[in-house]
Amino acid sequence: MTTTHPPGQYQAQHQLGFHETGHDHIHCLESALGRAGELCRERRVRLTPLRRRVLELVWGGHKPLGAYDILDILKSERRGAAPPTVYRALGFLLKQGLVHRIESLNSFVGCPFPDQDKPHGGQFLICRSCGLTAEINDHQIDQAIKESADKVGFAIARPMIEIEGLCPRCCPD
Amino acid sequence: MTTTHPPGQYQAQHQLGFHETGHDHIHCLESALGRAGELCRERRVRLTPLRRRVLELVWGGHKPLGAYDILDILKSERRGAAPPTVYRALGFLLKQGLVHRIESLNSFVGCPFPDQDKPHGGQFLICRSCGLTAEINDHQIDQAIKESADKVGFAIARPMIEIEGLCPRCCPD
DNA sequence: CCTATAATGTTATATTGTATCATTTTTGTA
DNA sequence: TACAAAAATGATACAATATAACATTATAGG
Repeated sequence: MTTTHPPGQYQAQHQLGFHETGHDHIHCLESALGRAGELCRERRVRLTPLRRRVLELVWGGHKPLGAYDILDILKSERRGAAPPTVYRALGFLLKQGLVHRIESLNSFVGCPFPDQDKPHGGQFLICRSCGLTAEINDHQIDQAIKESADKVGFAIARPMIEIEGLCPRCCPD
Repeated sequence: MTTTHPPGQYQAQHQLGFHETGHDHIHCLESALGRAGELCRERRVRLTPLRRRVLELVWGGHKPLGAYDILDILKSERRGAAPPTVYRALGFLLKQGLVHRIESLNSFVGCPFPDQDKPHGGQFLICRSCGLTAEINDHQIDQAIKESADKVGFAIARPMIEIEGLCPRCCPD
């Protein structure tokens, strides 16, 4: 399915901010899966069918999904799916930077920027009404955090920013 | 114990950044408890012995403490302490802004700035080596986040910043 | 083909957090 | 003081999230 795509074609297809109501999610999803395949091939790691399926489920929408939500779906597809099935796949995907964990929700969401290998926990805008989540990657925020950390002699390893609020669709005007 | 203190004397005794090895923690703790008492009196809410004790435990150090760690201590002090005992006390303290929840650690830490009623999840520098945690309150960071959110039409309700890294004592030079 | 390694299956259990209802304590008021 | 309403706590059960440990299967490389 993805074997005929030339490498690189999946890059830079993300968009910043929130996705619009009618955005082409099928393309969005295939693009993410395709890029994930490329990256794993480059890195000589194995995006197995199970891992790929979990990634696909996480990318089912732009809303964080709980491990047990994923498990419920897997259980209906393969016999013997259990918590470790999901957590191991998620562990792999997290390590490869293909998904992020939203700490404040105990949930997981696909990463639209899997290429950069910066050790960041990510910057997320999370709608408390509809759950829609946007990953931003704001250098100004990074910079402000860096300066603040420097002031007290703190060495940043993993900045994690999760902003709860209302997305444009849920917050009229 | 705190009844003879004139109001206001507990204000502005926090320090920014990380506490030094030999900082006067007894004073630090008493100051926090005293200010908590004042605030609760002003707000006409009840800092009961149980709640006060939980606050004291959370303030036992500048490291986030898990609910079940608190519970273990309570169980050795009062008969019949159970999870709800701790979670209800923590719920009260969180609501009053006297403690914060560190989402990435499922743990709780005392808030050094309980006066400001901004709806913020807090900005934390968390040492991955020793666990020491500093709450910062950087306006530059707030500002950068605000600007970034505005760009995509997102209305911030509760910004949450948890930066994992190494504190000055664990990160030589 | 064979072996070492990686991935997955399977079962059990640990950790974190809530729901629910009974009881006690406190507050406001007559 | 006495009493009713509200708040707080006690007590039991359970839900939700995550990991440990060991067996089995699949894959890569020689």
